[in-house]
Amino acid sequence: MTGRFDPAVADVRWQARWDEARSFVADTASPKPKTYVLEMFPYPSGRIHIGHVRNYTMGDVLARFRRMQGREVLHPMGWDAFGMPAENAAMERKVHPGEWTRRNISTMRDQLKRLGFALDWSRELATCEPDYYGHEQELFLDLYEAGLVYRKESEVNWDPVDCTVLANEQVIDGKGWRSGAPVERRQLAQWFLKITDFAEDLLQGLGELDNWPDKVKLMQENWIGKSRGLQFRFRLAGTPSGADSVEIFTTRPDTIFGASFVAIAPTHPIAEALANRDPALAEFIAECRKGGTSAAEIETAEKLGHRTSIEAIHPLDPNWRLPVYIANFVLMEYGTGAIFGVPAHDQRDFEFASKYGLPIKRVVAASADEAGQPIVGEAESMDGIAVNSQFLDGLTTEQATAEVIRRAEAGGWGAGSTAYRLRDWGVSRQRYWGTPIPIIHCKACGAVAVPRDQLPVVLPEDVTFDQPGNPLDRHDGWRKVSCPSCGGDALRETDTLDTFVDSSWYFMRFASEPADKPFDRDEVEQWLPVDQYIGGVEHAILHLLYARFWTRALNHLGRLSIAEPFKGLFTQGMVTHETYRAGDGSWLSPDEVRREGDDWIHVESGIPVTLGRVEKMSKSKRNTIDPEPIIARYGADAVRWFMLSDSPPERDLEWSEGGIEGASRFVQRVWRLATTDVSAEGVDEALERKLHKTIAAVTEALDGLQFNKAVAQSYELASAIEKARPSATRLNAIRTLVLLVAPAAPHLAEEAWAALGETTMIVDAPWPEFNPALLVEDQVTLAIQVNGKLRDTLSAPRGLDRGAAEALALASEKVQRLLEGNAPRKVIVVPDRLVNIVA
RNA sequence: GCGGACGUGGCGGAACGGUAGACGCUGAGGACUUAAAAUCCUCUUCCCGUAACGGGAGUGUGGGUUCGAUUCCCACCGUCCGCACCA
Repeated sequence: MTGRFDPAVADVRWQARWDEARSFVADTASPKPKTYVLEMFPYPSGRIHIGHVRNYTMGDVLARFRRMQGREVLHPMGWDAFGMPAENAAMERKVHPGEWTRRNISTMRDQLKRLGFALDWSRELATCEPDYYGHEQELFLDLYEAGLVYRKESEVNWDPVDCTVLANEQVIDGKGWRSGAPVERRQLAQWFLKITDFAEDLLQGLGELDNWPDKVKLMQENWIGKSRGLQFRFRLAGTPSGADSVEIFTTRPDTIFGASFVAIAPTHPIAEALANRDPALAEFIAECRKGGTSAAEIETAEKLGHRTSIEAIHPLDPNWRLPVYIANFVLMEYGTGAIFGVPAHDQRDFEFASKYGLPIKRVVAASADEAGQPIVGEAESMDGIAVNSQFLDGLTTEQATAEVIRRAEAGGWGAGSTAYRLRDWGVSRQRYWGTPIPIIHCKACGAVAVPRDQLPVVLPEDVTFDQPGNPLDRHDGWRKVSCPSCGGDALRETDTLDTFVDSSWYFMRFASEPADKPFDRDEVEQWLPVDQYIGGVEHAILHLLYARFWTRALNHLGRLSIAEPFKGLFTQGMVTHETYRAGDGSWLSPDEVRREGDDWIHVESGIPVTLGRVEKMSKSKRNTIDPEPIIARYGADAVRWFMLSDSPPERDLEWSEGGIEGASRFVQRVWRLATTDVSAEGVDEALERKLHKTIAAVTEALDGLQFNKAVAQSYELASAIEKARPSATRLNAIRTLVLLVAPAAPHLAEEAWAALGETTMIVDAPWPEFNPALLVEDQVTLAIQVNGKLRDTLSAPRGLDRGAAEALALASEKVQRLLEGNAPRKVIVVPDRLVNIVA
């Protein structure tokens, strides 16, 4: 057999064969050990992009590799199909979000199939279909009944022109993205999940996730943000009514004698109560509410405060009164929504005190003699020795902290406590294209859960997007229902669930998909936890934390025995590309430019183009590559192979024409080897060793997801085979090479396998074993160093003893020359590796 | 500001504390061919040298530990990422 490998024919042929054989359908009843390989499922945005190709190729190689190793593999695919872009498309193109989404799914499914991924399509799911989200509603009600769901007022971004709620990403420079109107903050009753109940568990659980990147664990740890401190009360004087004390949380109780004011969040109940009697304060609070809810906006605001008429009594000195301010930089969501300000040792407090002329008193110093040093320019926030602090003087920060907590607890005015930065998860979205929240609001009975026999609450399809706002709010046929509890008139909840809820349990549904319930516990536990989860690092916090929470919540309800959903996590790098700019600064796409020598020119005009830096592919920089024409030209295997080559998988991969050409060349090279070998007798011992070393190296590389190393090893073996003389060994090496590349280049491998005379498919072939005895050489190369510098290399039999190695090295002509007749001072011998002569 | 990662040829990148630059890309030269494509071979870190199976330098910078450091430690410089009025 001769000629080139033709992917156009082979890709289709083998994809059909795998389909017929149901090769990738996972069997839960299989006696084989099970492996669950999962890539983060895609949002059906329209077309597959190159980042998807890289992500799914990595998972696919692992899935095929494990399968060849004799494991029963679950490798499913589905669609994270709810979300805002579908509604945007609906408004812009007058197409229903469902139609737009389902069409995208169909396109993208075809594109994925074109790449020959070993996916179990029988388990495909889309979160926008009632047979998925209906079960999600059931799980939501489970959490609701367990007290893990509650409703409270919360702020949203409100577009006053479009009369609609905006997500943070829809707020640009403080203005609505569509209307351009300045965004306001509005209070709205919304549903929350009590993720904070699990803050400690989620934090502790990170410790068991050995196969997660440290980076991601650290990000989650910071996000949960545990800090230890003191929670205590300031008694208040001069309050008009009600509250006679305010709760404070501090991580620095040791600085309590440095307090010069108390500051309360504008949304704190005390602030609101005071505002009722103080119009100036009410105005100040209203001022604080302007602008969006995004972090960037809150961050840039100037620190402002409003002095109230009340005073706080220092807990350690009844005669000491502190002024109480309402301040915009204090957050109701963290701690208790109130702080005491220590200007000397906190930069924010320092700025605030400087602005309002409050005392700045040093209570921490590097040593006791520096108690009198003034604080100049900025706050000193480091630890040290307590000074000017009565009974704390001389104690370290740590000791002083413990002492204040001890006194607070003894005196009954406070206690050591823990605060978390993590907040409860707001899941209400004022949008149509999401999972309906299965709640009915009745004037008489309040919020009532939809009875389970009425699930799923199906999203109505007959809606229009010609007006702003959520179309569910004006769909009376759907919205108006009778109360399940009293039978009176009631309204459905028209908010839908955050799409992160959809992605918090899809991996369970993949493992088990009964029609009558979300999942079967035993089936799920056959597969979960996911052995290897692969996706972008952009999901390091939210998605992964929510999925971990959801799993723990179900565990808490007794619906699952596992606590962590993802045993192994891998975050892959992005695919990048060069950028190009025309003279006027506008971005040019790769197909608009051409290379001429070292320069780039605009194809159409011939004008030189500036080569920009290599960046993440993005529409705005116009440096994207559509995978489809590339696959059509080079075939699935070359594209897959390139996705694994060159860069380590956790780092960015630069897309280049040269890279895909190189991959394509290798595919043809393997094909040539498999189709042109002449059978011959005899053993080629050197090739045999090389072969077994390669099997060992590729196996280890794939186990560690080091695909680039597996690729390099495959190249080396191919070169060694090409150089070897015909022999039985060579024929076997070719056959093994085909097995080794099969996970990455499966179509080529099947075609080559058949060409080698095999009658079964390579997907069902076992992974090659290596003989450990062949990994060690009889002859080794000894590095000969003089004073740590390489001076010679000598071939020697393996296992040479130290004395013999030393003698060999000293006999070297070069060593003799460098020693100039002197005896070496010392000789270091590393057996079978090197001899270092210290002259 | 806090936290983290990274820094190696023209480029992407390899190197259990032990021969730095595997493998790929690019480039140069050659073979095959009427020619081209494809393929194959040789060379490709830098400097000195006609060349050597010569010498020297070299893994961001400066120190340290070690017989020996790309690898471990300290400081600095740079790049990237994450987080942040968090009390």
